[in-house]
Amino acid sequence: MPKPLPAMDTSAPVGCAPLASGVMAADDALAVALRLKALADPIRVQLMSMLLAEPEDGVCTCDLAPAVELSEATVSHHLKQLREAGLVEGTRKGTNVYYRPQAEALGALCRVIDPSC
Amino acid sequence: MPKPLPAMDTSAPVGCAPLASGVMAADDALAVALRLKALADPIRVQLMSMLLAEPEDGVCTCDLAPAVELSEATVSHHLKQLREAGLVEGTRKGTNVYYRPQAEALGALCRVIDPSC
DNA sequence: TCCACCATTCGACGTACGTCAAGTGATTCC
DNA sequence: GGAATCACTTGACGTACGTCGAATGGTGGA
Repeated sequence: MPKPLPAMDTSAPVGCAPLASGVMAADDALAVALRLKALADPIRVQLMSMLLAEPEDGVCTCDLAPAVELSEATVSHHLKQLREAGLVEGTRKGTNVYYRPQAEALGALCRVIDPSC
Repeated sequence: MPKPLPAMDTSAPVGCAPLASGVMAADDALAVALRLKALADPIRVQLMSMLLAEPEDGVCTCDLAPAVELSEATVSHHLKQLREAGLVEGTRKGTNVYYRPQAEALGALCRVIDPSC
């Protein structure tokens, strides 16, 4: 039977030992995999690159949606994935919500998977 | 309609500009996402850490399967994903196939997603 | 207050994914 | 050649995922 992936809080930057420092426990592997999964979609990679281009002000959903040629509902869904993984943060200003990248979370993820970093 | 992800060759290390260096084109985003997806599973993260613990000799399927408590068929499937993403390489020695991690591919992926590396 | 706009959630759809049992290859040893 | 062992492929199953239209929430301006 297919194993339903357990849920866990991924809002803080991942904090386990690097992949290369020994055999990883199942729950650490889950923590890493959930964050990778949040980024493992071409649209979300593109969204992330757009946010990284405006790290100060952020970008709102209504500007992101036409840029990736998807409905706002779909973009909102993708942003939710990234938000729950702690990779972006959204703050409301008036009617708009501006999303900014969380470089620390991205860096922490990277330090776990890179054998030489 | 759901977008069927286009296929592409991911056997070589990813070679595009970092995420943070500007808005990423759709095909570059796909190249990154496909490699991330290959690693975005707790079992595959665990397998990768086991391989990184034996980078010289490699580990064979029959040793990996009991370690993650899955059938050899399933482990073989996961290893195929990692192999097609260029993250591991398998070489046959007798009846066994020994898998070794491809640190360069892992490092290249990391350099693309890390804003500070 | 009411309307317009942006964002999110909900319901539904087709596809992709993880898993296993069973079958097929490949290699070694007798 | 035959048997044993390891690896991979195939077919099937349930679940999770990406997408959209429509409905719901918030916010600000007439």
